[in-house]
Amino acid sequence: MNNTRFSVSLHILTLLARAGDELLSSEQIAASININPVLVRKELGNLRKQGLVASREGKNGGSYLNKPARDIYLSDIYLAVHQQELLAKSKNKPSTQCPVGKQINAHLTHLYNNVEKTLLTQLAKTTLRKFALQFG
Amino acid sequence: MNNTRFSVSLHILTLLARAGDELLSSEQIAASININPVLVRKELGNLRKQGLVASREGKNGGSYLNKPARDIYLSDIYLAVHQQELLAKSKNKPSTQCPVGKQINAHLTHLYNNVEKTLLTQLAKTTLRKFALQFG
DNA sequence: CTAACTGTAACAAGTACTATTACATTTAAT
DNA sequence: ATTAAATGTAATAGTACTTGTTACAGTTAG
Repeated sequence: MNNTRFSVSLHILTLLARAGDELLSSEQIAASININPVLVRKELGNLRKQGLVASREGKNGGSYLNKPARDIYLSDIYLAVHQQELLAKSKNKPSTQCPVGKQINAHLTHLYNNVEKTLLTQLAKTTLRKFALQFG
Repeated sequence: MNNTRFSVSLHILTLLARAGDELLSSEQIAASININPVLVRKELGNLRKQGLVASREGKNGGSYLNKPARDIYLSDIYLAVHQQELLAKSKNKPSTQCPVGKQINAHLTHLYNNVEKTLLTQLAKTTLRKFALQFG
C-alpha cells in the first residue's frame, strides 16, 4: 500500500474529524502534515470525488467531512487512495515463450486480489471516529 | 507492498521450484522475467541472504532452492523483500505543535503493523509449491 | 587455461513523487 | 462594488527512487 498518500489522507481526515463543524483551510492542514498546501488540495480533491469530504470555496472557505466520522471506514480511505492503481495494470512484460512467464501475471493478479480483499476486511474494522479518538 | 520486487522474487522462485535439481543461470531467469540479469542476481543475493536459495559460482553455475518448495511460504518471500523497508522509518515530519501531527506517526505505525500481520497470515496460507503447481 | 558463470560496485537512464509557482474562480465581509 | 482569503487546477521544476547498463574481479567445470 502506498503509505505516503494513505497517511496523508488519513491525517487530513483525522484533522477534519476533530474539527467538527469548523472548516479547515488547506494551509492549516498542510501545516500539521508539514507538506505543501497544493498537495493537500489535490488529496482533498480526490477525497471529495469519493464523497468523503466537501469543500467551500472563497473567503473563510475550507473543507469538512461529508459524513459522520463513524460512517467512514479506513477501508474507504484505502480505496479512495488506490482507486487509480487498482486499475493500472503492471507494465512488466514477461516472456511469452516461457510457461511461467506467460501465466505469471494472471496468477499474481489473483494473489494480489485475494490479499487486498483481506486487507480491506481488516481496515473495515476501524472507523475514522475510532482512529481520531486515539488522539484524546 | 512493493509489487515489483515481490513479483520478481516470486517469479524467480517459481522458476527454481519447477527446475528441481537443475541449476538456473541469472540469464535464463532474466529471459523469462524480461529484465536485466544483474537485477536478477541482486534479488537472488537477497533471497540467498534469507536462506531461500543457494547459488553455485563458476562455469555451469546457477541458483537453486535451498529448501523444499513446500517449506517456503509466500509470507517468507514477502518478508525477504520487505526486510529493509520494515526498518526504514517514514521521512515525513509532521508538526510537533499539533496534537494530531505529533502523535500520528505512532498511530500509523501501530495500524500498519496490524495490517501487515494480517497480510502475513494470509500469505502464509500458500506455499511456493502450491503456487508453482498452478503452472501445470 | 579457458569459457561460463556469480557477486558487486559504480554509474546512467528513466520514472515517479513532491514542491513550487501561477492564476482563474469563488465567496465573505466591509 | 471592492477587497481579501480561500479553492481548484495546470504547468513546471526539483528530488528521490527504481531500473538498466557496464565493468570487472572471483570462482569453477571441463
